[in-house]
Amino acid sequence: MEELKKTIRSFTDVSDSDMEFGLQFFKKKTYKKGTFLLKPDQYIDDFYFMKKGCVSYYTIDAGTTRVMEFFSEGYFFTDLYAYIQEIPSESYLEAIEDSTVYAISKADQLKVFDHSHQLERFGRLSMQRTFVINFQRINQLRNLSNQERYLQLLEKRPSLFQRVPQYLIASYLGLTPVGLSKIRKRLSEKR
Amino acid sequence: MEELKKTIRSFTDVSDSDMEFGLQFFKKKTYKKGTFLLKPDQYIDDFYFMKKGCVSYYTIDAGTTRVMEFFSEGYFFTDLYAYIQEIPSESYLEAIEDSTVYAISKADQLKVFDHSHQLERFGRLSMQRTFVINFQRINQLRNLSNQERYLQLLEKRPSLFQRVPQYLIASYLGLTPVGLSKIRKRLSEKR
DNA sequence: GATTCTTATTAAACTAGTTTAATAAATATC
DNA sequence: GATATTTATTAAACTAGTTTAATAAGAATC
Repeated sequence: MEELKKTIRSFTDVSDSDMEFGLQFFKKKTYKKGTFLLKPDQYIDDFYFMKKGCVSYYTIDAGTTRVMEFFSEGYFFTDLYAYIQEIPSESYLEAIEDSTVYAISKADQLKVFDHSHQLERFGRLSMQRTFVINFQRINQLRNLSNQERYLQLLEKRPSLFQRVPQYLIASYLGLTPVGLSKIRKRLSEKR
Repeated sequence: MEELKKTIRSFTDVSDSDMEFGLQFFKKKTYKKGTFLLKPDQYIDDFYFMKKGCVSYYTIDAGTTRVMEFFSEGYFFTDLYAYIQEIPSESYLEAIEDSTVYAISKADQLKVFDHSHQLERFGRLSMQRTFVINFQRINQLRNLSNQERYLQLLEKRPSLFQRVPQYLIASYLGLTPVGLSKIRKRLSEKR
């Protein structure tokens, strides 16, 4: 659990005893490619840390798959929207590669936050981090063209293009596969 | 400061003594219509609660105004992106009506969170609330047409349309004034 | 190695926006 | 109350995407 410990401490100082107290509640889980951590109408009780692999977070909306995020190594993740509000999920969390995660239940997480002010602060700061990422996402959606967002993804997460089929990347970018193909053609003709 | 107290307690229990400790740091400030709480390149040190009025949160990008949010009564707000990261702002916070806010400095807020675990929890939970709102925003941007987002705004915040000129609402929706006008025409012809 | 299945590209017709410019309507100012 | 200014609408030409359908390319299976 060294990666997990290190990632927590990248947010804020946590004493060894508080860290030990917190980590005891995380359970290692593995998912084969194509299996689901979560499906629509289920309640989500776990908060995850991705050790190895990749999970696609998506909805199916009138037959259309809409990928919201790909969670790969080092990501904290869950269906945060359903998790926070304690409502049934509308989404899928599907392992699109064989994946190993550490999971902590909501009740255990609350125990940890009650027990440790430092870890509650970690919770607040990791929410802040999520805020920053979502804020950038909103600005990209509002201010950039699809082509610009494609190029930015290519730059920021190049490994995704090795790991994930193009039609899922198109969905993540809010495009049809045809639309993404056109953009790629346009770009290849330019140079 | 009754509204502020009530709004904090809508998130989590806070004892009277912690609440009193926290509230002492909030200062009442007033801004005339057309004045600025923040301009680009400034650092933002305050976290605000809107008591009365309306503030527009926007950037100007190559001459184009892009409204990100309108903060009206009952909102907690700041340029959260710059505030969290302690980087110079790229945005304006402009009073588009005469406005009264309560402000707490970042140093004072940290004092409050250090002093009170309950108020730190309020901090975490209000970040969570912000997450939920931003998540919905992202999904609206990804999954709804401009027309649908216009109709949704009309339904959720009808008073904005009385208070704010249409070209700013167009900007908030990510449209040109011409585009919004077309949508309105299309809708009025339908019925 | 041929066949099947999945994924990616291309073409054609269409759509909801854009820009620019002109005009109309509403608001503020003298 | 006339004039100037700001805000909203309309028109025309354009653009970046959509959908549907056909085809091509790549990967998996027998």
